[in-house]
Amino acid sequence: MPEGHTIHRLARDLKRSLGRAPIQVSSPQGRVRKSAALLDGQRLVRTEAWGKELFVHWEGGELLHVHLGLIGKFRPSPVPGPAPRDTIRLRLQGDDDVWDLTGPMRCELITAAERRAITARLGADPLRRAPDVASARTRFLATKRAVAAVLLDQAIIAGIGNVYRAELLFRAGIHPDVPAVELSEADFDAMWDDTVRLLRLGVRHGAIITTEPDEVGRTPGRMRPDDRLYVYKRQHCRRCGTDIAIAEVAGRNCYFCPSCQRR
DNA sequence: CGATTATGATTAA
DNA sequence: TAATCCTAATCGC
Repeated sequence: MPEGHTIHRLARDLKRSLGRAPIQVSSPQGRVRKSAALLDGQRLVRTEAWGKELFVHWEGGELLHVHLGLIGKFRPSPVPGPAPRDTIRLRLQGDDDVWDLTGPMRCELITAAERRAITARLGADPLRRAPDVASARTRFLATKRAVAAVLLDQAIIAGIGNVYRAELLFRAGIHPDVPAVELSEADFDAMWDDTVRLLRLGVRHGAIITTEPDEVGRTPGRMRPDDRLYVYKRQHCRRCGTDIAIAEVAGRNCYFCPSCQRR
């Protein structure tokens, strides 16, 4: 599930669910036992998402960094939650809800300096308050790398993943292999605006939805999964029916419509 | 029931 | 580029 929208939604939901009551923190798996013990009984002060990075601030000043990676999940359930399994790296238990973290790429306590180092490496986050769009635009348009590779570069735009990249390129009518340098500023600005819109929609629905309601004839919440995307992992283009093609860009499959997205 | 795959990213070669 | 990390659903035999 984890592209930028997932992490921003998670930050919001964790704060809302765990509030300001003392939290029971444990590591059923044992791998972060020490960190868990340090946080156990503390209140959660603030949660923050930056691209695909999640930061949880605790009242004692501790800072928890979580990156879900490809397979990580942070699942809520009502207290007392499921029986602890040894795949649960971290468990946060509040008054009402239990949140179980499994399979994260990172789960660690970090210092303020380490947090700064992480965020300093990230580009503009379309879901944050004041992203530096001008800087992202300049860097995006300066490289000869394929546009599909640049979209995944978290140092330029932070939060886009493999699904949004394919869908954004489709909506822009741009072939994945086009060098970013060949795009215009207007091309970039249109794609940026679209990214902001789609990621916000993703946060709202807790799912990636890139098709237009008028094109699908249903409200997003009632959409069948098959109606939510144009090209990603589809057999046929949702708009024109052409067989979907795959370009491997930046080591990952980029689905596209060879008819709607010409070179 | 083992193999494959996945909305990610770093490190080594 | 390839290998690596981590989990769980799905697929093929």
